[in-house]
Amino acid sequence: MKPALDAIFHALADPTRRQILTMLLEDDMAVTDVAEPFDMSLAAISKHLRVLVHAGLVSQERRGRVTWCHLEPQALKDASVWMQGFGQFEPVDLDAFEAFLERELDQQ
Amino acid sequence: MKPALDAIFHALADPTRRQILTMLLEDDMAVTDVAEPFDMSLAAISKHLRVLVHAGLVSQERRGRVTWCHLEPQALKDASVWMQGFGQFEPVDLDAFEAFLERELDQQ
DNA sequence: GGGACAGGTAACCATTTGATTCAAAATGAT
DNA sequence: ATCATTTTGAATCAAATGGTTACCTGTCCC
Repeated sequence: MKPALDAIFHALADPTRRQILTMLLEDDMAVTDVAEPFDMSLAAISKHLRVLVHAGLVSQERRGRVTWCHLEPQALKDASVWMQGFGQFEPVDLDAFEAFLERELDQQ
Repeated sequence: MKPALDAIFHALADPTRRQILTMLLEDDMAVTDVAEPFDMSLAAISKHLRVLVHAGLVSQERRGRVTWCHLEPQALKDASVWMQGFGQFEPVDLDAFEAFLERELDQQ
């Protein structure tokens, strides 16, 4: 079943979860590696990941002991379409996006 | 101060608040009129509006007894930029947006 | 088999959310 | 001046969030 906008926006409303998504933008990661940069227990990160999986933003695949986390950007499309209906924004401003990521990471 | 992504996404994570935004897309509205279609107390809607104002998505202007609510779509831009960085989605798909609004309104 | 590593689950706690009802404040109308 | 309208605020309550620690289950390696 397709995740609802509720779940997607709720998942995005937390800075820890947004940072996880940003990290997964580069490459797939094991849960332990996702948790490493955070000053937070592994169990807490595991819960955050469950929220992201529930929203369809991340998929997980277990290989051996390791659970690999994979970004699913397609889940953002519904939300993106919904938001863009409210304004005529420029398509994709990559410079602005990079500036955002830097600002977000600086806040850590 | 510019509202944070936290506040914006949190505001969008509730179907009542999203419906309010959709209503304001057509025209400015008084608080009482915003509350009318909902099976919920006026005080509850007032709180939802406060969340939207806090996120910068809605502005309010008091004229006489009536507080008018006005959509501020520009506040979605930051969030939109953030999201679009995760995928190369088509710029603005108005057909998809209308289909969304209909689906959302059908759920009421 | 025994031990280390990866990850999830359970129980718990503090805080926040989302709703309620009732009272209060400000404005407009008569 | 009184009374109705519009909106917010306060007190209250149940449920959800976000974190913790402790335990449990697999899996890999020796």
